[in-house]
Amino acid sequence: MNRMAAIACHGSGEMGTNDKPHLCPRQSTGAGGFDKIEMDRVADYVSNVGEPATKGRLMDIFTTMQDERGRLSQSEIRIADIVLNDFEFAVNASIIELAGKADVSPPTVTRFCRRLGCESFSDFKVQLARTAYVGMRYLKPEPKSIAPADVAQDIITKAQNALFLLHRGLDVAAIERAANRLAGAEMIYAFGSGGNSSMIATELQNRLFRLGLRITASSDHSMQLMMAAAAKPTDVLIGSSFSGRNAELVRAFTLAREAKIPTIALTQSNSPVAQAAEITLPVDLPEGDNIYRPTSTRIAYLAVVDILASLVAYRIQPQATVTLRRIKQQLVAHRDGDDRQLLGD
Amino acid sequence: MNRMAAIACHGSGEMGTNDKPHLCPRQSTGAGGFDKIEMDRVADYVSNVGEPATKGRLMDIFTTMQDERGRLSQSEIRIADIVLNDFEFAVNASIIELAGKADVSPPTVTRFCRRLGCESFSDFKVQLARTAYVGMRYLKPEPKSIAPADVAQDIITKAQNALFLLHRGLDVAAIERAANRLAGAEMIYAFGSGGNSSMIATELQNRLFRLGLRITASSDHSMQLMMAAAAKPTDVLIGSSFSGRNAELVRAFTLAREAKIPTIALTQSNSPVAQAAEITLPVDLPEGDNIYRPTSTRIAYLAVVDILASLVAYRIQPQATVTLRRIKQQLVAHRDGDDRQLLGD
DNA sequence: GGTTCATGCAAATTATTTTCTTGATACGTT
DNA sequence: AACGTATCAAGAAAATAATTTGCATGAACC
Repeated sequence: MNRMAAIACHGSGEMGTNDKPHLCPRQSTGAGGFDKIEMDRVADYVSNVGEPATKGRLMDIFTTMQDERGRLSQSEIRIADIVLNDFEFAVNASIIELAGKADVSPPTVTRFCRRLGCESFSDFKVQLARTAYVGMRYLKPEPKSIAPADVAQDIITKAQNALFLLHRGLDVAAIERAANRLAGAEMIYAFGSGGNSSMIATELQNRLFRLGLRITASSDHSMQLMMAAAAKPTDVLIGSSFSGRNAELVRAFTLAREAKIPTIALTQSNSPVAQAAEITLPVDLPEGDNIYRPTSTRIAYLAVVDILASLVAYRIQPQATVTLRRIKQQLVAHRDGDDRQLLGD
Repeated sequence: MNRMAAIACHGSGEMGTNDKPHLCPRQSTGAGGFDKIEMDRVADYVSNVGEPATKGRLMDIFTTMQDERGRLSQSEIRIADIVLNDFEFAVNASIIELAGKADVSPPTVTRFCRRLGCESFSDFKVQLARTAYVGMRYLKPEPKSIAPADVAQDIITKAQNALFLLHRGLDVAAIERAANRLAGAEMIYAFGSGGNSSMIATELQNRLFRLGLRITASSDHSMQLMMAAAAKPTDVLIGSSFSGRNAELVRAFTLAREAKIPTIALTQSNSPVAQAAEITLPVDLPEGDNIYRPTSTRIAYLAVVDILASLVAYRIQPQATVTLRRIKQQLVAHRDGDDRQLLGD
């Protein structure tokens, strides 16, 4: 049997998602005939066994289930609901137990799994278990109790979940473009205001100056405007706004774009800030996470900064990286300081 | 049925880990007879099926496998190695395929699974898949390639993994004590130097001042010493050091302790800083994570701060919390500002 | 030389999938 | 409107495959 994608819901790399329109809700435009075509696809899939399915898989089982819901039959909806509600049961149950609980026959369960894009029932369970670790928790806005262990678990889970969602919604191409811009900039201005975004701006500075880039961070609206006005087209302006509604940042972006200065935004997609910037690195997390736990959102933003900084590093020193790491390792091993400065990372 | 703990590896809540000493390596002191006892335990487990497994399980399958390695037979080690190395294969393979690859018979695989505390082979696979999402990546220090998608995945995975490991090593009792101290402090001094730890100090200030606590953060060694000298026994000193070897911070802690001022350290356990502080909140991540990716470590520290701040919040306003959240929600809904200030969180 | 233990074989059990069939629903035709 | 046809869901039963158990063997270690 072949190896499958890290992100749940497998599929063959060759086929691409287009071959399974009804399985990939974002692309499906209408209901089509299932059975025979389905079988062919399964056959296709099976014949593609050698192919690693590492790429192209964006959906996890849960999302697929929710998105497919409308297209499932009554029995299948019952199965989906049981799985969704009592995930722990589903992951440990046999097909017979699950079928029993859903009041359907085992074959119906098998068909259900297939419809969701899984090869078999056990494949389904694996996908489920895999996503489950992080995928399904955001349903509960509150921790189970305020006992320390529960609070800790709640926070950790939400943070992991934020990362999971970030990854899923990540616009890799945009990040790549942003990294290219940054790597080629003569000077970088990093803007962000308020505890959250200013931390991101600082972090950007922290990460990028170590790569030898010229960068300054500012959380002061007036300074931001002045800097935007003073910047040149060979510079880059990068700004962060969690809400996407930082009017001052929008102004700075607008000003910069009028002067043909590249602008990059870390923010919610379709927000004013996003629209004002040339390149947007979208970070879209469900509201709940934002409101109650600023940290999980912040962690997602930090991860974006990290990705960005790593890509810039690779762009600046494409070959030297491995050597650089060795040097760093030595450096770190012989230092006792608290701040482990990283040269090329 | 009910939902279960985030941390992988199931087990019944009732039993507690003590009933399976050989499955929880930290407690196992020597090799013992396996088979019969094992069977009893499995039986126990099975009879406890209705029980939620929310607590008591600290180990994930991978750690168990690594820790048990010494006590496995030749064939079993072969199986373990295959699983450890080619986890993707293992998670998708049938028992026959796995047995084939390890050159053993299927029954041996079943026995192997049981020894690891799983009920059956498929239970093992579920545990595997479950932990896999986060648990197994730190073996690869480098991303698969420097293609943006791989870099992103690598970073996200490492961040999730850092959170996973943090959670596993978390000293909940210590955090609780720290939260109590902070909640009752007349004044709090938050210390940390270098890009990483100073961010944590700032973050602590950010989170705690909103709860109405008096707090100041400093990254200046001289100031830290002076503040430590000026503090009173009703105050609290909290400091962060990623390496645990920030000598200045050790000095500040020592000074404070001589004056009977409570001290809290966020740092590596058993480090000089940890030893100098009264309460240590240990953050122990494998070296690899620290050296190459500062962010994943930072994210773990941020999570600790988050947990701490939440616990303090609950301590300060035990009943008012729910109401407070409602107010917040209103506030947030009607604000357009970027910095979503949280009152009671 | 006996005990313990790992391990494979084969049988038994169990789980899963396939095939076949039925019944329901929707659609088009007369 | 009534009928026939196509489509599809879904279960029963059969077939297949996977997993586990019981037992026997042989190696290693007292």
